[in-house]
Amino acid sequence: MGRWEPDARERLVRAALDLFGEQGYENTAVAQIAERAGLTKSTFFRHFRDKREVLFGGQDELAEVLTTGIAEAPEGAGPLAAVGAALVAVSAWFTDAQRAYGPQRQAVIAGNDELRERAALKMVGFAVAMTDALKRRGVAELEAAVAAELGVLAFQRGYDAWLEAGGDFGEITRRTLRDVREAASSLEGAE
Amino acid sequence: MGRWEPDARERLVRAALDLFGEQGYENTAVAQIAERAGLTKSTFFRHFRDKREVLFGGQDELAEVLTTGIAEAPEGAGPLAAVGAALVAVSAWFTDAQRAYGPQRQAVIAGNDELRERAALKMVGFAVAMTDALKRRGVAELEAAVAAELGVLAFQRGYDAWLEAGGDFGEITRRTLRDVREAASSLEGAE
DNA sequence: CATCGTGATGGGACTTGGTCTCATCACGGT
DNA sequence: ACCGTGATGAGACCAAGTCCCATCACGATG
Repeated sequence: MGRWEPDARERLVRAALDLFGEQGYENTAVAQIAERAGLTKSTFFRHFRDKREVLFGGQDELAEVLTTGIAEAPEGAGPLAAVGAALVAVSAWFTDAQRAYGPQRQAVIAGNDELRERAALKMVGFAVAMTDALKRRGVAELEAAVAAELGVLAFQRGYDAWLEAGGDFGEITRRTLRDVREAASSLEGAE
Repeated sequence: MGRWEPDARERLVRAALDLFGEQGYENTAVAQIAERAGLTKSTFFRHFRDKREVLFGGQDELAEVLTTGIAEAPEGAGPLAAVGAALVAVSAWFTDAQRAYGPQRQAVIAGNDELRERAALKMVGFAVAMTDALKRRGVAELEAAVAAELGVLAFQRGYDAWLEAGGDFGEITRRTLRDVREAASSLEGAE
């Protein structure tokens, strides 16, 4: 029973999200998540490296999409334009289904240190991925790092705005990236 | 015996650093660290929230120093100048003793995922602290976030350079912050 | 139709991080 | 000599995460 039913991974994610919402992240044991999904602890850890990762599934693929998005940006595009292209390329990943669970997910993450820590690591991962991709385009290292960091900032703000209001993720992040760029240039003047 | 000898916390840090270097972070149990320090597991967890934290001691105070450094920057100073002042204010923290253990510490952190995760969280903590401090100075939120992020970038690069070459931490980060700012402004032109 | 290989699962032993509680000891002050 | 305080020791306890092996469903093959 339960065995061989499809979408084990997805079932685990839903069970985890529900339980975290009901009792909080810390009061939920992995065995409990697995049980609600009709599986066992062993199987849980076969699908996710650790308990935290169940909330960050697919985020590693996302880094790859960012990488190829930058690599395939038009030749003449500057670093920030390439970052913008990557943010647009990633918008296919953010479906309505994603958006439905977004707020619940965000609330759980915000309420727990371990999870905020994992989120921070993911963002660093994005920044590193974009930095490397930019360097492979011939961008100097420091410029690449700065552009990537601003890109992550735009990504985060865009994601929040997208959760709030919906719409096209690419279009939204294009706006937030422009805002970030303007904020950066206003800093120069203030010196 | 062992009991009531001074500097328990420091002894734990040294024991941990040594053992991590000898056997790696993952192959070292907390009980073993405590034993080498002449203490017990209980005492270890009284001094550090978890096993990772033994490598990040005092980093929370550092965030506070950054905060006050920004708050006490000259009135007319722009956001980036305030960040620069904070980086200088923090240089008292980086003594030669700190620098002696720096490379060993960095190597251990680089070789383990959990530790890189914790390091990422600390950097986010710095960014948040500086962002908040800048907002309290009347800087708009987005400008504050961008300035803080650039400040963290400069901090990281400055720290690496300081470990490598030594010298005055404040002076070094002042240079890296200038480089970061120039890189940012060169991005504008490339659009 | 029987067999076999493969891949996903179940199950349980085991280590270790981390929490909690209570007893114990050193020190300073009275 | 007594007492209060604060840091430590000791051990029970829970859950995360690892490991190993048995088990089962499915598709391919003969």
